[in-house]
Amino acid sequence: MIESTLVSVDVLALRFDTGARAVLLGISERPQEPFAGALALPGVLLRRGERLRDAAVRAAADKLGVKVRATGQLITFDEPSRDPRGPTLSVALWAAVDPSAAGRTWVPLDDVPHLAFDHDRIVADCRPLLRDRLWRDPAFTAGLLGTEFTTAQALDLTEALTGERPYPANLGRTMERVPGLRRTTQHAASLPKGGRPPSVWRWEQPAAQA
Amino acid sequence: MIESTLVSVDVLALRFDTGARAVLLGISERPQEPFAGALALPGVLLRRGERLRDAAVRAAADKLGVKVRATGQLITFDEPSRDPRGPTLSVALWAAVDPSAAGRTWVPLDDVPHLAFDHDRIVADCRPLLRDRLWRDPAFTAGLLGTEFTTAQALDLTEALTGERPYPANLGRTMERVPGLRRTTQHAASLPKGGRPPSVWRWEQPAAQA
DNA sequence: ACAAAAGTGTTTTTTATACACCCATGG
DNA sequence: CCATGGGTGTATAAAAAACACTTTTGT
Repeated sequence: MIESTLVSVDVLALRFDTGARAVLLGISERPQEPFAGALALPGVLLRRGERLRDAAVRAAADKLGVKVRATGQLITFDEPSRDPRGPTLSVALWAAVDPSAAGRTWVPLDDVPHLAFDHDRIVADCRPLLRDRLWRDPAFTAGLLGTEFTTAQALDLTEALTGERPYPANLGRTMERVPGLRRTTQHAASLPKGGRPPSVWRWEQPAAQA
Repeated sequence: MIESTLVSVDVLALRFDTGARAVLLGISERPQEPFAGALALPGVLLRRGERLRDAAVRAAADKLGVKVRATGQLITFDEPSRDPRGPTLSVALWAAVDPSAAGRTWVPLDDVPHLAFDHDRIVADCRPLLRDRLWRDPAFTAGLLGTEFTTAQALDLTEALTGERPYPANLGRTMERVPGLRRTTQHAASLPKGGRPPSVWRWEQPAAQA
């Protein structure tokens, strides 16, 4: 079976920074050739019998030192020349990671520096897919926001992913249509500048994977 | 690199039968173990350096004896036990094939018999994705309908994929919004029972791959 | 002339977006 | 009591679906 192509899993590790109101992408410096010292998406070679999700979790742990909350498939890249070591399939997965972990290098999703391999292309091709998953894919959305979040955070996340800040009223209606999501009677403490305290939303179950 | 997983490409080969007004799925009897004699999706092991599309074309040619018009990615299946020979990733692709070729076994997409491996699951999981591609993915739509087709065929194909027959008027407006698709001034000969002859539609360019 | 099927124009329904105004908090 | 921002209700716009009626063919 020496003639088969190798498979790598490359991860778009995402973290929602509530303070900066931005979605951050986790990247890491490559420790060895090829592209030693260059920045790249965290990726690992898929082990025999390993599931894609497990490989993504492993990549995030090894290369970023973070714990993954949820993952999902994006696209598979198959240009034979994408890895100088030889033909390697790359299955791109998104991974929502815990925002508490400090981790290594995090960059705004809309301002990613040049990356090794064909990772610039991977990020570019996957960017619109991530945007489409917000509010439509509960695992994705819950992974970024956590099990409990405020309307203010939802507004910020939506603006970060779509580029437009929705009207609070309309977003509230959108969220009420998301299966598994419930508005609670709680209210968060409001921001330093004052303003009405936003209500808290919560996911009912752990929200199944996509 | 002995510890890497193998990759197979499994193809949902689709053919639009204008006579039967149905979308047919190409399946083939497995010539050897495992599942010798059982029906399965045409699939091949991905060769080193081979592109997914090329592997899909090869699978369709080898197992079905048909020529492929267009292909596209669907999902990747990664259950380690899906192939009794050992862990094998399966990348599912759709392929639109020329309807003229007689080929081997063709079954209605909505009445697929039990298949080997996890191919029942692949068909079930991919079915809604195919439905979503109609009129949205020009390569997919053009692949099924050919470069020139009538409104009547468009109605039939839509009914076959979505389960509902649209109003001719509304489908016409939908088609006018599809990039690259133009209504010609030609009219096809009408059906035996009479009725107004439908107009002919044509794709401008060969319609790029998705 | 009649039945069948496509096409044109219009109405109705649904959904998404925008807005006006009220509410709750910090300064 | 004013600034700040979330929330409720409603208006407007855009998109989708449904319908009435005309056109073009075969019998």
